[in-house]
Amino acid sequence: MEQENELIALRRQKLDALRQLGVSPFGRAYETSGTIAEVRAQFTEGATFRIAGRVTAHRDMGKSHFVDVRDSTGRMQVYVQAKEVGSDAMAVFALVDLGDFVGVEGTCFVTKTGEPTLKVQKFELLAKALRPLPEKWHGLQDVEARYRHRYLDLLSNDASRAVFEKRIAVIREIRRFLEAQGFVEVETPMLQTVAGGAAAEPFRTHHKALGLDLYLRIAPELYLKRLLVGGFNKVFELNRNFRNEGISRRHNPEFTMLEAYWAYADFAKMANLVEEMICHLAQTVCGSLEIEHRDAEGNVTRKIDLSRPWRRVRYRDLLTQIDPQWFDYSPERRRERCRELNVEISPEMADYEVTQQVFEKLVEEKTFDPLFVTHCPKELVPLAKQNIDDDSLVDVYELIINGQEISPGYSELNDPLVQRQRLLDQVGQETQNLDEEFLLALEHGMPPAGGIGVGIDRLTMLLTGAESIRDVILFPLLKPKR
RNA sequence: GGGUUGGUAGCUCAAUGGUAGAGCAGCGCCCUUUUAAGGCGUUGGUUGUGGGUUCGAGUCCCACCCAACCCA
Repeated sequence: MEQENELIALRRQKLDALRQLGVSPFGRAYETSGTIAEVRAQFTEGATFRIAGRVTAHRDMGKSHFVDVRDSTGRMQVYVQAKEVGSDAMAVFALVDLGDFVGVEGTCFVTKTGEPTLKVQKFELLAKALRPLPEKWHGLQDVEARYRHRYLDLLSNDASRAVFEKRIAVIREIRRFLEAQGFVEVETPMLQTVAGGAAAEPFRTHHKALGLDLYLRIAPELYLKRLLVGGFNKVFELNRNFRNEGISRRHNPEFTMLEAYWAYADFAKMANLVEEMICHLAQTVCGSLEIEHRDAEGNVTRKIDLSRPWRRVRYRDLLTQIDPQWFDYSPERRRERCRELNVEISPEMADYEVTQQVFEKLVEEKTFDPLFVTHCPKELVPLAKQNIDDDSLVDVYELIINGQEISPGYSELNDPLVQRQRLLDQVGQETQNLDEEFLLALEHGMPPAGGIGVGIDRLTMLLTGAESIRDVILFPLLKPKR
């Protein structure tokens, strides 16, 4: 057991003292009149209410005490005096610390400074906190502590709590929106024998009873398409993907992804759907299509205008806007241009990767208002349908907002023979990474369909102004300390 | 993986190589309408870990751990 410091030791002594008084310091259910916000809304002088929450401040006036009680909905001041609650209860009250959970019953009155307050008749200790909470004024500032002990961050930093409430609303509204459009939510395997549907390094795991090596999924795509084969017309899945790659401001090893598939639609129709959905989210979650990002001091650092219609520009045209001759150059000349444009490339990059690098640095990272990039080169997206007029292109969009890719959308490839070849090109020699079951399903016939993916963490960053993905994930992955 | 910055009391932060400090929280006393309550007093430290330099290290050097940011 860790060496106890004085503050904790003292609280443990109070625990014993409470038991001596016959009080259970980790009480039981407590019937309230509602949340603190609800009680505040019904506040009428003389009325009696019961509330429960944490003690977050204690102003000791000698014979009378003002205590702030907080729950997730708000704060209520309560007024405790011996003459009202009696000496037995005061003995218990003397052992209450900041951070403890209490339940109080009291009548409404307004103090002379105008604060709605409950004059306490009865109070109960509901749970003792054995450790002190972060300081009331500055909250918890240490970034590492905020991630490691998120509960303390949520308790002491309103801004952090607000971000997660927005995230919860985003997820709820996505479900509401898609269900209203006739999509059904499904669940497909997270443990997969072949990790397909994206180009990423998977996590490996093992099933003991079957003696079977498995992967955590990198995408649900190949299973959702099996459902199109199986006769579902509009499906979506909103859940976790896992990629065994680096961690950065924009990457967490597990992240939340929406994928939706719509039979008989195409990428352009999916673009409309995503446009409509994100506008719906902005309206319901932020109350506006004009998103403002602010720094810690509250100054506006970025404005993003989500008003429709969103720009749709071909990949090729975005590059010729940077250099009109780009596609006329030799591969060597393009590499030279990269150096002139200050775009870093490595020698082993294929030609299309060099172009993509220019796109990422000079288009994607500089685009903040929504932009659908369409008709990308097929090497970039092996699971999409080729363009009817130019088979070097695929019928896809990549939606860029806030300087990052938020959502790809495809006209899904449903030709099993082309699909097999494209997957073979992708996996090279490692044919054990070919999902034969998926190809078998395609051979039974998959309707033409549109599909989308939406990175929920990045979308939440966009809507909350968070600079780091860790600020929109409750418990981001950190190395254990020591 | 490379670079930069950081880690000091429960929390927020100070401290030219020279006695580790403040505010909040805590503890004690005073105060019956306070609200970052106030007043008086007071406790609390293996300065991330391990080495080294030095008469003397929170501070300088080396290694390691953890984090943030940038780059790959």
